Amino acid sequence: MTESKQFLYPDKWLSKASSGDRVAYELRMRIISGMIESGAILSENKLAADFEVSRSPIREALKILASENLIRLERMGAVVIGLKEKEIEEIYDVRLMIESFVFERLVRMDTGELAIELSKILEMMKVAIKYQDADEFSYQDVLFHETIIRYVDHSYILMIWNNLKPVMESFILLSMRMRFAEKYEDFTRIVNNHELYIDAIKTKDRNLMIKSLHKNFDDVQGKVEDLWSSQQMLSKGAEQQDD
Amino acid sequence: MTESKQFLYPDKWLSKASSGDRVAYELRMRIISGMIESGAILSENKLAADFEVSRSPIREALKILASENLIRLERMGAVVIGLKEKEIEEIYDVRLMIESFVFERLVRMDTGELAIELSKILEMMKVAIKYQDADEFSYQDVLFHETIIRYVDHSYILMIWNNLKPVMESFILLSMRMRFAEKYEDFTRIVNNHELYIDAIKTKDRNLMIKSLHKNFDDVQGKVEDLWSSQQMLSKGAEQQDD
DNA sequence: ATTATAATACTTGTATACAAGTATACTTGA
DNA sequence: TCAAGTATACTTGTATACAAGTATTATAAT
Repeated sequence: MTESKQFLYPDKWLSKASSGDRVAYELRMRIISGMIESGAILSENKLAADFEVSRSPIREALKILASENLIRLERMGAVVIGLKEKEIEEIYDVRLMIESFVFERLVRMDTGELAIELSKILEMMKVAIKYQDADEFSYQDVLFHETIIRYVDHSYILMIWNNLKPVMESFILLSMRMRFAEKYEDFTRIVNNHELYIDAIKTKDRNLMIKSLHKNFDDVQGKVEDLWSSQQMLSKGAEQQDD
Repeated sequence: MTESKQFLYPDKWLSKASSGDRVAYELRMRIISGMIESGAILSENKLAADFEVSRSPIREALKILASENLIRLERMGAVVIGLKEKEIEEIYDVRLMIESFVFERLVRMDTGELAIELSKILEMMKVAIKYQDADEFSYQDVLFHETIIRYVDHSYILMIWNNLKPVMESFILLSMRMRFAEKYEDFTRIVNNHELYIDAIKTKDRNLMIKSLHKNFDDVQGKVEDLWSSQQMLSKGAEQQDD
């Protein structure tokens, strides 16, 4: 309990973030990791005391999390919804939906520059694997998909992505940290899959893209299980197991 | 100029809205209508003075509008993006995308109750037409599509809808007001099209649904033109035309 | 013991105050 | 007339204060 003030979200990613954003990032991680269990009720005043800030940034953070479907703002207190299996499947539904949409645009564009950019990011990912830097790997993984989405220059698709991204990012972060510790061999598969994606974009092969997306999704099934064990680790640490 | 304090958004829809929400609704209408031109810079202090509230609800409103892509929060001031042709097409891309997704779910569900509910809403729309109530018609029109989306119970699809809805609603409101005044005959076509949509859901006919969606989109092309004339009416009222 | 009423301790939403930083405008120097 | 530096008036982000409303708890009466 002496270490309970540690933050789950990487400090260095918050260099120029406002106090409200920091709280949102950290709360998001705690909710998705299961450290704050779904059903819990968050009070603005208590959070303000915990994070040692005023209610203004807390309110800001809660509004953000509500728009991401992680909490529900009610008359009295914010109810934690959290990420259960259903929600994770739904997020991947949406990812599949928007990335398919994006691909349809890509096949009508010159994707040369994009392929180069993606190759660069993939190299970064490989380096992150080599040095077992889970956070950096996650960052590049998210960036990979964001780069594809940004390339088609569609402000409302980007809007959806912006809403989804923080949850995705937190989820991937937690999942990757777990896998670096326990399932190191997974990463060759992930890299291969991203290479497949780049090939699909280069050759504008719709079927290959779909295949790659589905592989990515299958990969996620694993992520989900990892996250559950992560959640159990975090929340059941000091509890009884005999219910 | 004596009437400049009039609000564009229907009062009665704001019965239990907070001050911040009211400002967001009203600002949204002013931006979409073109009353506030794109490129304009909004200052929190000025807005607070204009709306006669403090900065707290203004900040809240600006955050909402930024998440809807109507403004861009920058270092100094919020820059109005607005709805130009590109944005409207993009919104309809997304609508097409999510309604297609929803339909794929619907074909695997019992849609009996939904069809009844939609028929009810359609009757309401007819009454609204009969009494030339543009606002009520718009409300039911938006409700029609929201009802379909809610029926599949997908929280992240609903999240996208929730982000899109206010902009859609404002856009439809403005467009319908214009058309009630000038293109009354349009409404039989709109009603027919919604009947087509209900049929598609009843018979689970994918092609019919697509057809109806596209008709709806064609309808919107008209709406766009209407909106432009509306914007010109509002913004060029006291200006010179010779630039 | 149970119900009704009253007091208290919460809750949210809004207003206001203040600090730190940035652009604008003005003054001063050449 | 133009450049450089300073002063002023803005900006945002955060803290704090306050009002109105709601749940909870305690007290009192039957």
